[in-house]
Amino acid sequence: MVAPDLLGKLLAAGEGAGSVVGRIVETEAYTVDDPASHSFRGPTARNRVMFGPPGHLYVYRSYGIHWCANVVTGGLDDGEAVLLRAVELVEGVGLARERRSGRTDRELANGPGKVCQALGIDGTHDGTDLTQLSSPVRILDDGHPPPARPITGPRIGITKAIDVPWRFRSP
DNA sequence: AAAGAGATGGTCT
DNA sequence: GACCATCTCTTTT
Repeated sequence: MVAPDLLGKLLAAGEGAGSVVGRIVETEAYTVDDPASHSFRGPTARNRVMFGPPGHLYVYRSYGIHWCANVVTGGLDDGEAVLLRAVELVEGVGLARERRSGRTDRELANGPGKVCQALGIDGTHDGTDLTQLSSPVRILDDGHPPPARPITGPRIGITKAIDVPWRFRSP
């Protein structure tokens, strides 16, 4: 599983009437070789999930205010994850509008902190197994293929290794 | 349209 | 004590 493969997949959170689902349209890859990655200096209490099994959710607090969510993509001890930067909502838009009141629809989940706000993802979801249908947060594959030719570009919001085009977006 | 600054708190040195 | 994988609001072109 590499970063572009997540494009087109569905990210789902919540149960029943409280569920919000979005199609992943922008991701960003992080590895242990990357000075900008939380895993660069090895496992810590915060990033331990990154070194766990793949298919789990790594959630961290950004700037003391926002939550950001990653999918662990490497094998055990690899420390690889993909930041979920943006989704297009396909279900539960009403609830997302309530959580992000005052925003236009396109501003509901077009950023990593906004994705978590719109879907209701927070620190309690750190370590969630995304492959279990019964999990509070999960990744679903509805057959929608990833883009054949994703748009790539430099990563955002970091100051290190910005020359590597490890950011991917659906056209 | 673009640029700047403040909020706010955990994590690591 | 410094540094942020951000967002929003305000100010300036």
